[in-house]
Amino acid sequence: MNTYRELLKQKDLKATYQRIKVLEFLDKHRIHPTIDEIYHALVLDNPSFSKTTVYNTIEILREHDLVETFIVSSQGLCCDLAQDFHHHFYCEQCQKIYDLDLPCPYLKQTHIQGHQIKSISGSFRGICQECLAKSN
Amino acid sequence: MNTYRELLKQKDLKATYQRIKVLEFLDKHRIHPTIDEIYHALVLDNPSFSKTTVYNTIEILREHDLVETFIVSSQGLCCDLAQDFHHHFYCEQCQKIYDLDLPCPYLKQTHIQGHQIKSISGSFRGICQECLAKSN
DNA sequence: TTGTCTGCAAACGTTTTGCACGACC
DNA sequence: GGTCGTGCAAAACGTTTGCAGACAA
Repeated sequence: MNTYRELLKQKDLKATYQRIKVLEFLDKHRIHPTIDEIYHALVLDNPSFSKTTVYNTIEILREHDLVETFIVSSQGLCCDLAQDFHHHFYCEQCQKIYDLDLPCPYLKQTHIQGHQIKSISGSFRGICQECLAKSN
Repeated sequence: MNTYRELLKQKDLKATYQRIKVLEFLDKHRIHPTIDEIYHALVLDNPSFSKTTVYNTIEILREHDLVETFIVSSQGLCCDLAQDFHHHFYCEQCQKIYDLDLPCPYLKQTHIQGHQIKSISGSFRGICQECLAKSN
């Protein structure tokens, strides 16, 4: 709890109950949740929690590099605590998203073919190990 | 025009005026347009062209591997004629999308960390060469 | 002719907006 | 106490659906 409070203060953000709860949820459930999933989890503890606040909070945390977001076509916007670069793998069967620690040859490059690079994203789709095992 | 008709016949798809026009637009304007951009371009020639048809057409062309789609967070769904694997670069300033021909170390791998890979996508964001030049 | 595709209108789900109240510092 | 964040309701937006008529084969 104090960690999340400090994380927010380091970024000069007010440490509101809602922001702390969103950070805590992302930290304790590394499942790349959608806005909706975050909302439904947090509204259980606090019935007045609003989805608008989740949108606002994710946006401000993203602007301050505490959170990263990406879009998965069938899921919509997915949220993740900011961490070292990694690839994503999306299972078309169980729809879970896995982090993949793979080297990326372009991470250190500031420019590619004349363009200035600010961020990189790499993702894979397919059937995950667990689902492959089940279908045998 | 005949090329697009043949392309469709090869996939056992009816060669309708609308499908030919969508294919032609994607072929002649390699700009990774959104559904909306395709619609607004084609409705000029044929005022009864409908956005629903663009959605339907892109979906059926995608299912038959004639078209690929990907999502850019600020643009939504972008469409492209299917072609060899390449990366995408999105310019945050002019919002254009560039194709990048870069090697990908994972293209030939059928499995990664136990997961079966069906498709790969890699994309970059930043400021394009053209915009960099303008701001100097 | 037959089955499929198109185009319209309405429905749907997600995200954004405007604003009054409430909470953090 | 002043400022910023929250939560509600409504609006906006992109996408999907259902269906009657049109078109390709």
